[in-house]
Amino acid sequence: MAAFSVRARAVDAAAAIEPCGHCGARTRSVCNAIEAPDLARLAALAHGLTIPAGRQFIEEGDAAEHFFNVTAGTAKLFKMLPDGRRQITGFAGVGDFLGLAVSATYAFGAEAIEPMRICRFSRSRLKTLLADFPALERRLLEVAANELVMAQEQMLLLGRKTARERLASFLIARQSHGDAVRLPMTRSDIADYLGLTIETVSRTLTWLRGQRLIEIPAAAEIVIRDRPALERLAAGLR
Amino acid sequence: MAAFSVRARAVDAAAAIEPCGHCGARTRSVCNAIEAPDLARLAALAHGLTIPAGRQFIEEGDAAEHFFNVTAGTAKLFKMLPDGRRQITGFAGVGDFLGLAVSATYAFGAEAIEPMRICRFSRSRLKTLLADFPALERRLLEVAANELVMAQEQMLLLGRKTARERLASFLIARQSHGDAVRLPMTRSDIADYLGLTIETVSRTLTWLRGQRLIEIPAAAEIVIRDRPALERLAAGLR
DNA sequence: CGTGCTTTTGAAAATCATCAAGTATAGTGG
DNA sequence: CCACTATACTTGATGATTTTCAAAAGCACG
Repeated sequence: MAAFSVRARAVDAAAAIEPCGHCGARTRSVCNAIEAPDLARLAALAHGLTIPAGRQFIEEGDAAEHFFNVTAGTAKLFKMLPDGRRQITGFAGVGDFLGLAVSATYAFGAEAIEPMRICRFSRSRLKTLLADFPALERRLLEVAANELVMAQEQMLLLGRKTARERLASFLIARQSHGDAVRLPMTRSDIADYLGLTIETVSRTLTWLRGQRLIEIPAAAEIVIRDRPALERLAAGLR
Repeated sequence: MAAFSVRARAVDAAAAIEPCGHCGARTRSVCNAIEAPDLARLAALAHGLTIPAGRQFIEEGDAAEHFFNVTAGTAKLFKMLPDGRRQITGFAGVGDFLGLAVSATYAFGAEAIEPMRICRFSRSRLKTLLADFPALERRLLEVAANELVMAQEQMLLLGRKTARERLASFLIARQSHGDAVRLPMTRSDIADYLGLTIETVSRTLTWLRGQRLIEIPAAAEIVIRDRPALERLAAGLR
C-alpha cells in the first residue's frame, strides 16, 4: 500500500516537465477541454512520469492522492481477491484518465504492461482547477459516463457470454486500424479481463483460428480474417 | 423501441406536479445539490410520473431524451443479447439517477419491479440547468464516479466469484437496516444480476440456510443470521 | 545454446447449466 | 371465503462448458 508514493518518487528524477502544448495525447485526452492560453496553468499542475513495464503505480486501497492521464503506453486496471484471484476491469491507453474515484482511496490497482508516460495531477490542486474550468468538469462527466457504458457492456460479457463470444468481443473491441490486433498484454491478463483461465483463452483462440475467423502470426498479434463472423459471434448470434 | 415515448405519455395524465421542496427523495438524490431558493426552477423542468410494476420505461437503443430520478419504488436496469440472455447491470432505488449516458441512445433498458414514482427531466433542458448550476454538475460527477466503483466491484463478482460468494455479496450489499433483507426482485432478476440461473440462486440460498448464515421466512425476505461469516464468504476467504 | 517464462495442448474433475417435476404462493372469480 | 389457476420457487437428475492439473512446445534473453 505505502509502496505507491515511494515508487512514484523513484521515477520523479526521470520526469521531464512536458509542456501540455506539445503533449501528443492532448487531443485525445480530457485536457482537450482546456484552451491553449490556459495550458500553462495546466502544465504547472502536471507532473510527467515515466513508468517501466511491470510496475504497479496505483495500489488498490491506497490514499487517492493523484489523478493520472496516460500519454504513452498501456496500463491494466484490476481488483483482487485475498486468495489471488484477479479481475482486470479495463486497460488504459493513450489519452485515458485514471483515478476518478471520489472516495479517499483507489478502488483498483494499476500496473504498466508496456513502458508508460503518465501525467500526474494532485487531487487537491486539480479541485481548484475544476472550479476554474467548468469545461474540464463537463469533460470528466462525459468520460465517466462513457466508462459507465463500457462497464455495463463488460458486465453483459462477464455474466452472460460464452468463452467464444468473450474472445470475439475482445478482439473486435481492440481492433483499431487495419486487420491486425496488437495484444500488449499476456494471456493471463486477457483471461483475467474476460473472466476465464489462460488455458481457455488459448484454446478458444485456437478454435477461432480453426474456424478461419482469425490468424495468429505471433502470440501478441492477431489478424482478423472474418470480421462479420466475429461480430455475429460477439453479439451472441448462434 | 419507439414504444417508450408513447408509454411515458400514457401515464402523464396520472402525473401530479410534485414540488421538489416536498420530495421525499430530495435529500438522497442529485437534487440535494440545489438550494431551496432554486428548487422552483428545478420543479419547473421536472415531470412527475407514476409507473406500475412490470412496465419498461427505458428501452435499450431508444433515443435518450430524458433523465430520470427515482422518488419511490425500484427499477431493474439491464442489457439483452438477441437470443434472450439478459444481464441486469443494477437496481435503481429511491434517490437514484438514471440516464447519464452521453450517447444519443440509452445503453440499457429499465423496468419497474415495484410501483414507482419517477421525476423526469428533458435532456436538452437539463443541459441549460447544468450550465446554471455547476454544483449539480459536480454532484453528477460524484454519482457517476460512485457508479463506476460499483460497476468495477460487480465485474470482480461476475468474473471471479463463485455462486456462493456472489449470493453472499448480494445479500450483504442489499442489507440496509436490521438483519432483514427485502428482495423486491424475482429469483430470475437475481440470477440475471449475478450471472447465474434461477436454479443456482435457489440452491445456493438453500445452502446458505443450511450453513445457518441466513433464514428464509419468505421468498422475498431473507434474514441475515451470521453477517461476519457472510462477509468472509463475500470477500472470497475460504 | 541453455534457462526461464509464456503459450499451447491433453486428460480429468468440478461447478454450474439444463431438463424435468413437484411444491408453494398469489391473484381471480365463483 | 374458498377453490382454481397461473406464476414463482424449490428440488432432483443429468449434462456440458470451463477449470484444474499436468506436461510439452515456443520464445526471449543472457
